[in-house]
Amino acid sequence: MSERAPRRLRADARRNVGSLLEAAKSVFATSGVDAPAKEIADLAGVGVGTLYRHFPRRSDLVKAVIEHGIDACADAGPALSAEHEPGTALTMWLHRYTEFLATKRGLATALHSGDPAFDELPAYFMRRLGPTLGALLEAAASGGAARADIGPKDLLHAIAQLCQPVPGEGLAYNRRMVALLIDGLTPAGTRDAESGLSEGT
Amino acid sequence: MSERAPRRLRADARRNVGSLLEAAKSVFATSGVDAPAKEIADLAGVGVGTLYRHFPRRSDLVKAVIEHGIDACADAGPALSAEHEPGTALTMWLHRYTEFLATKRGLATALHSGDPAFDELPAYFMRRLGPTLGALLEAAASGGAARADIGPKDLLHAIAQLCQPVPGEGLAYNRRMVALLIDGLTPAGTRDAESGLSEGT
DNA sequence: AGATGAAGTGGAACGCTATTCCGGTACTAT
DNA sequence: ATAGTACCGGAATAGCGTTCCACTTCATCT
Repeated sequence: MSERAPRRLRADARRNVGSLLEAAKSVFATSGVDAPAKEIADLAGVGVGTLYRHFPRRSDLVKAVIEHGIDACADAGPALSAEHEPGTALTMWLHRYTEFLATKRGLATALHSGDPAFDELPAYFMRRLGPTLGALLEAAASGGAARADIGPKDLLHAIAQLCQPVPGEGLAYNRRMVALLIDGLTPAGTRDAESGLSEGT
Repeated sequence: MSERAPRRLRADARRNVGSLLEAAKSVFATSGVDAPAKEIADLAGVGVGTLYRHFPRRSDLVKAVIEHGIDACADAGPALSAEHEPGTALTMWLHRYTEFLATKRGLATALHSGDPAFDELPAYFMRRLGPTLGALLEAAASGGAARADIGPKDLLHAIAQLCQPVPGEGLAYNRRMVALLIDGLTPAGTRDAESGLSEGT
């Protein structure tokens, strides 16, 4: 149940884990989750042995990359609300979250593959992101910039569903659907450019 | 767009393709879509060379197995309505369809993997199954055994969504959700044992 | 600072699988 | 029956995943 005391890694090892994660994220995005292990190790500038030392099974790497993405998303919440007003912060964060889900199609597919290694991920997901979105939502709602009758869990789930790949349609389709949902979340008249259907990049 | 004239295969070749398809279906179900090619060839009683002759890429085999399953589902429609009354035929067919989707988790995952080889499948799916379910639905609705305000496409999609694996839950979960949907489809009082939540096998 | 042992590293080696290739086999048309 | 050819099987090749261990680097103790 509790966390093991993981006797902090040696400095170089920690650096390598970081490079590996970075490399894996990039390679997964380019060549898919089934990319050769060597490709990842090379990009990270380490030997394959090192990769397997830190991530014995491929699912360990995949899980780590996903968790890393989740953490980054969670951290973005407070950062955004510090620099923008509540309504804007909320919509910006939701788009950030969408980008995270939409970019990682291969990862999401792996996640749904039935491998028990990923069983705990959904819980981690909610535990980490729920409070973040909850705070954002509450701040926006109390300022009248968002409806108050929807909870963070439902919203997180709904967007995740909408980001599911639809055969025959591309990412743009998913982004449009999410944008629509977000528009529905914000009372008319409060909408700003951030929430629209226009695409950047 | 049109079918190639495939200069009908030699008799033994056709037999082999059949065995291969049968074997692949079984192996995919047991060991997943990434099962060794040799396992499939052995079970089919042919050499690997023969497998690759007929299905050069793995996606060709996967596609063939899925199409085969779709065809079987489509053919089951008329058969069921010939032997049962409309309402029963409808629910039996929907459960048959659910079983097809739920059993082929690996296949569905592959299908959503983004491989362009599968791009045409969704269309084939609808083209083949839409009319079948449409007929079933219409017959049941006109006899008062089903609501009349839902179309075959929506229903096909909805069930497909519900059959998507949910991490942390098993097949039973999906079957329950679908059963629920089917119950909702049939007016109270018309329900028969076929549509309930009880499981056979 | 220098020494010491534990932690961590890299890549060769091994086993397994995909995919190709072609001599041999068996079906079909004449 | 015979020739011609479509098709078959499985050995051979290529490449990837994973393991293993001699070597290197870091952290700690004196």
